[in-house]
Amino acid sequence: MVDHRPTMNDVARTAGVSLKTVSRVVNGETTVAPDLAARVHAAVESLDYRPHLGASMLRRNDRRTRTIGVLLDDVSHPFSAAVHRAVEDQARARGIHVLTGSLDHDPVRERALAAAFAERQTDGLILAPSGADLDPHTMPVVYVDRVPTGAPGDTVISTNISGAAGAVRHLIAHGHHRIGFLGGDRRLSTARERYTGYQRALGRRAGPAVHDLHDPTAACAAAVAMLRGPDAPTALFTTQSTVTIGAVRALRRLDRQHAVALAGFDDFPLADLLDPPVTVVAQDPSRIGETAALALFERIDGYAGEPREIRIPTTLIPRGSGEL
Amino acid sequence: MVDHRPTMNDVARTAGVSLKTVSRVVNGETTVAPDLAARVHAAVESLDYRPHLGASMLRRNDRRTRTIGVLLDDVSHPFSAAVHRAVEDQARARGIHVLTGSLDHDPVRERALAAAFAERQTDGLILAPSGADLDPHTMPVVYVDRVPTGAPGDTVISTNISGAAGAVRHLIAHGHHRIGFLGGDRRLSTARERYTGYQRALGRRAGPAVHDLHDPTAACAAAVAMLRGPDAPTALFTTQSTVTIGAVRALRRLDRQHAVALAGFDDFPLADLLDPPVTVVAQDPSRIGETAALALFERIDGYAGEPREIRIPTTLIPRGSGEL
DNA sequence: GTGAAAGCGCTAACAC
DNA sequence: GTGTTAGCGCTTTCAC
Repeated sequence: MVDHRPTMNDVARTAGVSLKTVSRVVNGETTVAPDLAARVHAAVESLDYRPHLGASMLRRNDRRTRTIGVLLDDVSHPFSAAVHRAVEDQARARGIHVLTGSLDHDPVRERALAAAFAERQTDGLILAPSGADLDPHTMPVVYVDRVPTGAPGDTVISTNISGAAGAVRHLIAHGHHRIGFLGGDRRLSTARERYTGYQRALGRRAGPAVHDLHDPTAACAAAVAMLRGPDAPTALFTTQSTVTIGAVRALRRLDRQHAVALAGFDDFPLADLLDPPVTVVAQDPSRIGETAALALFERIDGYAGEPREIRIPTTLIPRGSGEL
Repeated sequence: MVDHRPTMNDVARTAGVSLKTVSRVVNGETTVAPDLAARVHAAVESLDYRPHLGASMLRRNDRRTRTIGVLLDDVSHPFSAAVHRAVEDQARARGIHVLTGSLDHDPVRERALAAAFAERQTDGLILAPSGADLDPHTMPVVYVDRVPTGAPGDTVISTNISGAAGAVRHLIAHGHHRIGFLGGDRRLSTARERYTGYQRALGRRAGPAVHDLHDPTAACAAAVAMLRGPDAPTALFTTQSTVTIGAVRALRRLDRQHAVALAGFDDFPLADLLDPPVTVVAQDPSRIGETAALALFERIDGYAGEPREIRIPTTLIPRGSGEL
């Protein structure tokens, strides 16, 4: 009997074999006599022995922790949460575990968490880059949702330009000429790319634009101001779900929800139950997470090709608000 | 120069001091002469040395990894995601990191992930128990959202009975006598407790009830059947947001959304933008996560009192659907 | 097939 | 103040 957490040594003593034999059995090596293996298994059982992954990885040749880090904007935001879940599912399929962190677009936190994960010897990192220049990373990294600045690497990201252009063309096809733009943080490549798509679809007829909106409240205020202004647009294009929801609230407040068309980038739960149901360009966060995880595992397994940029297609979902 | 990841030994050699001096500097001990400390810092800088947390924790007396595990139903579900985020915020404040996993109500996965986290020497675990009997855990555990069976421990959970009873009394106060019940998985304590609250408010006048609904589709079908049945209820009470959303869809499909009242347990995004806006009993997932994290840290720090059951209050939010 | 000895990167205990 | 030695729990190497 031992009073501390049992070690391999305790198991060896109980089973009456050498430490190394226990190691062989625990690691599933087949070169152990059946009777010895049985005694080891019995001892493991009776002592409730659990291997110490940290100690094993310290000595092991491959030095893998079978743990990856996932750093996203905010694990409670639907988009990040869906990416997280998809990564987790792919990781589970390979017996890999996931350390998480929310960055809230803070480059300082990004650096601190990436460093902390490195000290924990994670095998790799999936990262939604904050927008500031990145330190070079000491482990394989795959970026999601945004193009990183200053540190090239595999990047998995939506077809922002064509998706945004498609939504705006959809509004144009329904007779709109003056289409207002409500966008997010221009320091991030997503907001910039979606604005490019908007401009590309409209050419020189691009309407009023407000940028750098972060939350529904600010977006609502901006939309109200735009709709009350001179040359008010007859349709709105929004670049992220928080802004879209703010625009929905603005249209309600002005009671113009059936008069002004709306198309938003990024789908959100219950968009189809609103009145009118909201037309969106849906991203595929699950596929983004899954693809990023698979790319990361390839890198961890030694793939050393050039950085890849993988674009995940978006889908226009006409629901009503964009067809007014 | 070294070609592998630099170790303390490399730093010591570069700085011309002993290994132990480097250890002291890296760990912030103040008993080092300033000039030696400066040389060590310079060497750390130039080699880009990063301490190896696994090795340090192996030898250290306190044997803390400063990592906890968080096992929830589904990290992409809004409730779980909000709990996760709140736990993460409390953990960050203490320099602790978070390993996550989604259980999908699967006891097998719960056991496997808890065991894997134990091998990784997490300092503690926050767990939404799957409902099956739990193995005794080898580390401090705090349960969230549900009362565990077979393994007592600190539990942080909403005031399910009084919250549900309050919502049903609210419907009664608005003139409803026949109130239908649509509930979730009865193997879980949450669903049972909310049904108890429903019964308590109605006494022997309890109306038709359907249990074990898992998703909006099933809930929608059950609601349609109930509203088309004999003695159709004039109001519905639902016990979780997935079921509430199913009921909303059912009322829409029958075009009865302004005729049949609805109150749901658990708030959800955009509930206030639906028509009519949905009256709910809001839980406080952030506070649940925060409270659970603090309780876990107390346990990790050695608190050994009796298991505690901490109830987090719910709030009735009348928005329209419950006041018809 | 099995075991003894060495050592992964680091910290504890104790000397100087 | 600083360095030396031992050893955390495990896997490697290499002898038997």
